[in-house]
Amino acid sequence: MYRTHTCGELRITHINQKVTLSGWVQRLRRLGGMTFIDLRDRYGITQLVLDEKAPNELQKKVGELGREYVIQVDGFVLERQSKNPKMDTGDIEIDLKLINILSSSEVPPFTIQTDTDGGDELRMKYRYLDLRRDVVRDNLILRSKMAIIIRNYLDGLNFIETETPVLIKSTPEGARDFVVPSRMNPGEFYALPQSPQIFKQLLMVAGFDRYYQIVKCFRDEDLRADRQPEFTQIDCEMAFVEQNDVLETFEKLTRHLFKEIKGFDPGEFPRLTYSDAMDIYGCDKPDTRFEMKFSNISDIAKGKEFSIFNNAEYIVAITAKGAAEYTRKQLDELTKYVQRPQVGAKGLVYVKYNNDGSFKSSVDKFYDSDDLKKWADTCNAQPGDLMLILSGEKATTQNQMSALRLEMGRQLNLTDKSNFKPLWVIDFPLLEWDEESSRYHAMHHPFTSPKPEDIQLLDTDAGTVRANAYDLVINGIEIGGGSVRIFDSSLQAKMFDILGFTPEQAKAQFGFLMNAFKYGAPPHAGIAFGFDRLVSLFAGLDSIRDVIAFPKNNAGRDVMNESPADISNEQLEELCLKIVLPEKKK
RNA sequence: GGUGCGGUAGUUCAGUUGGUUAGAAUAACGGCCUGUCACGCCGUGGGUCGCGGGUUCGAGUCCCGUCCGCACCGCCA
Repeated sequence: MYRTHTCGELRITHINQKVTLSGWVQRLRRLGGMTFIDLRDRYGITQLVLDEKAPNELQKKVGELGREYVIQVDGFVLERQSKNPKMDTGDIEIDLKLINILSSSEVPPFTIQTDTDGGDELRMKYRYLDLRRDVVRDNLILRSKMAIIIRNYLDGLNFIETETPVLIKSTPEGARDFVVPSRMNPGEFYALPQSPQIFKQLLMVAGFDRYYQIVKCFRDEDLRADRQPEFTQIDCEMAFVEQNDVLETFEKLTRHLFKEIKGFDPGEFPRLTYSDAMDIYGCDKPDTRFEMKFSNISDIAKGKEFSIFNNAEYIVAITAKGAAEYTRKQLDELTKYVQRPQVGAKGLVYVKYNNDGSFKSSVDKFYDSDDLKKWADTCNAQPGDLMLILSGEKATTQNQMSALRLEMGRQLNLTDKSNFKPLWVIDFPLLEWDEESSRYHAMHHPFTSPKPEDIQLLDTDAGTVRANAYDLVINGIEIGGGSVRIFDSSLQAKMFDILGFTPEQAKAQFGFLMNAFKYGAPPHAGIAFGFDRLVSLFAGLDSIRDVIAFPKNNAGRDVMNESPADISNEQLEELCLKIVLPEKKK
């Protein structure tokens, strides 16, 4: 028997018991006559002790040990002479009687501690060592717990977890597909699903009524801290429901998770239309932990000699509470921030509303204090506040101001990670005009239902049609999104037409779904949560990599196993594939 | 495809205006130490300054190219 107890469970009540423990050597403290060993497993750390009266053979064995050796020990539980209140097992130690080295270890490339000395790159290359660290392990334990809570909750609501295929058909809409060549069908390819969208809709046609799946999805697009090429969704669909049923069901699930994991109820989630979100925050996934709402000052800021404002389509201000103390240097830094290519503003106008009621601005040449007081009133600015103003083309400026707002939120410490502000963003536009291909794209996906009152606009003014589509946003992170689906084959055909599909193309791509709708499709709607993002949010992390056991790096590579990699000529031949690299890559 | 930051000892980093033999901490190794728990003290070893080229009497430092990592923009229905 390798162990009678784990390294995390022995307490003062176990005194004088003979126990066997197994684990990794966390640390050795040799004090000359006596040696302390911290023995670690996933449950905790237990101190082993050996004094100079121990037999020579045992002393010799302990002398051989190094960090990360795997050992099995026998001994008696003793009450410590000097207890350590910082450790769960700090009242006891094991008086070593027998030690068995199960596995030796080379010196690890970084320390296996909460605060490791290893950098990200090294940790990823030796991910199996990184996963030994309590912080990383705890993230994955949290992930496992959340998955179980979600399964139990949805199971309790009669949802059926159904697996859908991973080898499917490539579709032209949306993200790039990962493709898989078919050996048995030379020259043909499967695609990996970007989401099980069509299959879950077919399950509704099949009468499953309530479906969910915690499922891997794949998108061949560039990575970010919150984007991996393979990621996990909590994918859900319900029949005979309206938008509000879906929102209520999954708001309850989310609140249940908060209660179970975080121990509090965030309350009812506000609902904000896409249009309002853009006007107030310039962003469809606003961080509502802090206000700093947009004020449109286009009307009151024009008409003076300042041509930049006069020529601007849109002039927008935010008010940073208590930031009138910002120094010239800080304001220059902010200007530099908005001028970075990633943000792309030409310049930044500031107005300090000083504590004595006076104003100091970068446009004092053009505006007197009466003008600036009007701005301050429109912006609800008080003495002591700082107004920051951007102008230009509307959509671009909203985007830039949204970036500046988030930066100010960070600078003023308004983005506390233990504060959670969820909201629903609803009434997204159905379509999005794409300049490049000069046609409409589906903003969500082609199966999304227009709002019934907007359907008449499809023929006349399709760009203004709103969809029954919704996102769950928490702290500025898009946690989930979904929509009410089209279940009428003629409306679906019309959508494909608007999206630029010929009837033949639509039939070739989605014929089986259109066919299915001919045999009695129920009204249905659904939602999908980004599980990795939800876990990293709950864990207070910025990157979803930290909640994925074996993540990919920035370039989509697994630096541990060095994938992707070449395949053999035999494999290529069998698949009837030939590699032709572009000139640059050779 | 683009922008920014970074790459120096096993690891995390410092390295001034271009100037003698590239440092610190930590880890490793050896010695001393009976109550440590980030043990302590003494000592030892450890470097292709990512790689290639250039400028210079002289390059870790300046220039060009390139590779790698991270963050972001584009992209992500």
